[in-house]
Amino acid sequence: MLSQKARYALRAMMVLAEAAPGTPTMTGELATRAVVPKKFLEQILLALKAAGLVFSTRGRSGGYALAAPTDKIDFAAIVRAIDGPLALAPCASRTAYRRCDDCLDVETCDIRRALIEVRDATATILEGRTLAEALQLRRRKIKAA
Amino acid sequence: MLSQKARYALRAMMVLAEAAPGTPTMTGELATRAVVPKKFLEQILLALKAAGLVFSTRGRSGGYALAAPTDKIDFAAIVRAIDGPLALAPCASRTAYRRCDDCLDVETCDIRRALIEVRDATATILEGRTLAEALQLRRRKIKAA
DNA sequence: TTAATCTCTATTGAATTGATAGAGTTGATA
DNA sequence: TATCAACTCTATCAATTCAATAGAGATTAA
Repeated sequence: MLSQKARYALRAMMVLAEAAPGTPTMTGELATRAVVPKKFLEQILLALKAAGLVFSTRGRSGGYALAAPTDKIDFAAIVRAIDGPLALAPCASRTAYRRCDDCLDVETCDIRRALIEVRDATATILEGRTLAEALQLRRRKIKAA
Repeated sequence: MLSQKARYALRAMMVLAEAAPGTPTMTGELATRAVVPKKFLEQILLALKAAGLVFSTRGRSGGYALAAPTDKIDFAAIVRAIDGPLALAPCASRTAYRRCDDCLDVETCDIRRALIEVRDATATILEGRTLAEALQLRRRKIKAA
């Protein structure tokens, strides 16, 4: 399961994606629009910033904005920034591979093989789903209704 | 990520899969062979039993054995028995659907759509990977070496 | 009857999660 | 240049989960 924090992050990024590129949205407004506790959102935004997904403008009339066009930011990057690797085990991660503490033999591990397949499938889906695409799908859905 | 408990469970089930069908393996031996703390393994086996994946024989010369042929037990069932739904959010689960506490609109949720794709891909892979198949792959690998 | 086994519940310590608090820094603007 | 609204950072908190251990009880083959 994703953490609550990661789901908040996804929602907040979707809200930022709706804003005009480059124009900052302040944390307070973002918290309201994404329905996230403000002080908690601050921490989330700091993490997203550390991951290079957003940038901030300090001082009065400051706020946060996406660090890249909406078609360059995908769900996978957001989830990784908050919850870490997508894989179901450290040994199945490609972005953060680590031998499991109690792994007996990495090469012949039957479980690992399956977990790698899962992580690849997950990554393909989440890396293919950008903010731009998600926005577009939503607009199409609203139009159809 | 899977819990340590789930990874222990997968290992233990693989060991049980190697045993002759119907003949019980006692917890102590299983703990040694799967390299899992014995008392912790007991809890895991109880959960697997509650899920109907193994059955137990009590008393002297008792133990645990698979409740079905190795080709009828897949990784998905084992993971679900220990860690719960495969999905990344309650609202993306098919076996245990539940609306997210703070979900705004289930129908138009852009995030949910992606998470459902992930859960379907994950389920397809893990439901397709049975104990029998995993054993067979391992034997092939050992032969090749 | 006994000893070996599973069964069940409780407890523990550490880590994580979700959230709040507050002092500090920055910078546009009046 | 003073001010105030914004971001920044670290600490703290309660609740929960995780990983593991402990021990008393029930069951059954020998």
